[in-house]
Amino acid sequence: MSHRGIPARTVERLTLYRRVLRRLGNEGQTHVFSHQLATLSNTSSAQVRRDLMSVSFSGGTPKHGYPAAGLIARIDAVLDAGEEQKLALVGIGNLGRALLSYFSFKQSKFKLVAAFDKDRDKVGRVISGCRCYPFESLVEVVREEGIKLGVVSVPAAAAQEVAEQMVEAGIIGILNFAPTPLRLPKPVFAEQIDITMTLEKIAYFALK
Amino acid sequence: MSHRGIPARTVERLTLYRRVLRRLGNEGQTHVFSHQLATLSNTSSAQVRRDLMSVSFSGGTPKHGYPAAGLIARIDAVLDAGEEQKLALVGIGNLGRALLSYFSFKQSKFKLVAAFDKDRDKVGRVISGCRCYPFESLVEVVREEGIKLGVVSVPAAAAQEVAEQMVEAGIIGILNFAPTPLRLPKPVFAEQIDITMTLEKIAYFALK
DNA sequence: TGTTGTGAATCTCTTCACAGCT
DNA sequence: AGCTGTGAAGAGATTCACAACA
Repeated sequence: MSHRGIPARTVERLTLYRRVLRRLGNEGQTHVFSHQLATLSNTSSAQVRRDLMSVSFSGGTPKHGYPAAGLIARIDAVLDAGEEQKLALVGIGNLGRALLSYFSFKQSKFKLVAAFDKDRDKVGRVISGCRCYPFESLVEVVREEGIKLGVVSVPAAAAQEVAEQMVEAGIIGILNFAPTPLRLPKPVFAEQIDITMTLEKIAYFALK
Repeated sequence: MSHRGIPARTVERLTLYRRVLRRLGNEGQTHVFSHQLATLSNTSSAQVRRDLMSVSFSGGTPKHGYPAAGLIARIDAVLDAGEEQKLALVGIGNLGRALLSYFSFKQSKFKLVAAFDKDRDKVGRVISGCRCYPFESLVEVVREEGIKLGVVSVPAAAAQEVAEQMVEAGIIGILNFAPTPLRLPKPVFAEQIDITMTLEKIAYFALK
């Protein structure tokens, strides 16, 4: 039932479809065709249908397409929606603060509940509703709160050490903004968001 | 010579290799084996050798591996390094300001030279060395400065309009932080950095 | 021996094409 | 007529495996 083994690319597109479907729902649209969902998600109708197959959804009809609500429910079931997820953030610099603000406004299942920094001036405060602790208390706080996901927004030189501490504390999923690859034990799932690398790619492909 | 047609994944890894190589260079290491570069980049030695093939680099020897400097030079040549690239940013919110700060500190070929926002309170100032203009002057300023790459950090609802204005102004590469896919004419290369989607993916794969 | 450079095999993802349905 | 669901084909990326070499 709970379909593990969905390819990463498909998971990415499913979150996209869900956002599009929610918006369509708000606009009063109850059904959608694969080619519409495709256009709104920058992909092909065949890709949409294939993705829906991979979550075993087959509630579409030639007449009306897919029911938006049913589709959202199926994606929710696969992606464990609803279950609120606590996040720990390490690195309260400009990016860290932007993330704190972003997650305090945005209603989302992800909640930044603890932030950490080595700079004593930054700890003790509450920023965007999130308490800031000294880096040394990372393991303790993360364990107490039962936090499973972490966000790294420290300089590249500190990222590996921070990530290792996170793993030590029981974190099993890491979003890394530092421009350095993390080497971590297999069970930990880490993903990198590398702004400069992405720009480099854009520059390469845009400038012929 | 200037090898267009390199796969996106390879371009990504090449920027990574280059960063690793620069660091090794600074540490006095003059040569590197494919398996070392692989370990430091979270990939396989076969992948490294394959990637180097795709930029026609074959300066490795069984005895010492690859010369770091030569390899960096080849990657630079392929990725058009050195050529400073001006960026326009639209959306001076928390993320926008974090980006302005990031690029003012970071020495890099990418320079944020103009920022735009619809909020009159935010324009006229200079933030992190970057002048802030009203959104209406986007086309004019971008054309005058000859800016080719843009960064979108506005709310999802405004992103499509902003991107279209960018294209109107002659921008051909866009980095989009808004959680909505952009639909743009083919010659424009747009890439999305979607923080929530990435978290969703991490949650899915990390939590069983 | 240990490594590079590379054809071939494998694996993964995407697109095609069409039977079946409404 | 137009769409869904899906097997089959195609394209792309990664890994294997080994000849050539220092």
